[in-house]
Amino acid sequence: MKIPAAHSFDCTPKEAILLQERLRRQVIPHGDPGVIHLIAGADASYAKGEDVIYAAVVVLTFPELTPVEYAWAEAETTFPYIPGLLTFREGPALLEAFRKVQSEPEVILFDGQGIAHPRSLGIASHMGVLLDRPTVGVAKRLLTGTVDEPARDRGATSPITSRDEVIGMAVRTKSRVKPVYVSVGHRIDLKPAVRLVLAADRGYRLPEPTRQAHLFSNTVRRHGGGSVKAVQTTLL
DNA sequence: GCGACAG
DNA sequence: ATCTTGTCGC
Repeated sequence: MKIPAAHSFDCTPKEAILLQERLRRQVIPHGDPGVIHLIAGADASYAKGEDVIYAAVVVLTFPELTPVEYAWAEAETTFPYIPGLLTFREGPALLEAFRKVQSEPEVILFDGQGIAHPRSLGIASHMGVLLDRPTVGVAKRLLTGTVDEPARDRGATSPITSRDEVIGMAVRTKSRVKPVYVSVGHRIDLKPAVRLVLAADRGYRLPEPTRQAHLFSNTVRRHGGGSVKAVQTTLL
């Protein structure tokens, strides 16, 4: 993937918030990716006390959801985890991983919020603007907004609202299991975003793209990059 | 001032 | 997010 040059992430929390309020204007919360052939999932992991972030991107065919590419990168960070500023901790590593992706996925799913964020710039939206591609946020917990419990069956949804506006959708990807919180990242409408998350799910709570990215980032972190070739051979 | 608070 | 074994429930 050809990644446009990004702004600096070397800043203080206060500066980060100012940057978010400036970048939020570049988010395009509408669109439809059209026919999708490749879909990607991105996630990051790290060891408890350390400041090394392991980012992973897994590209899978759609709608088969067969993994066809694994990319990863590790990057040092000094930015702490602060609710609302997640991108400043995981973003740099994720961008490095994306630069290594050879294929061209038409849409990317992130582990976290899109516009369902205090400043409408969750990690999916922020990365979407920097990558200039359609993105969707799939979070396991709510950061902001209110929502009612969706019905218990798979496919049930319930709108996430904030300030009397719908900012996302709670989606039950698996019957009787906690829902995931979907919100628009960039260049996509909520409707197709929700449709995509359900179509990319294979019986687990998390859709395959982010689920695979999560598993892969942990594999790289624990077994090291030296064993990745063997891992990829096994997975592919 | 108090509580909430993605990963 | 991560630290960790077994264990209760569908």
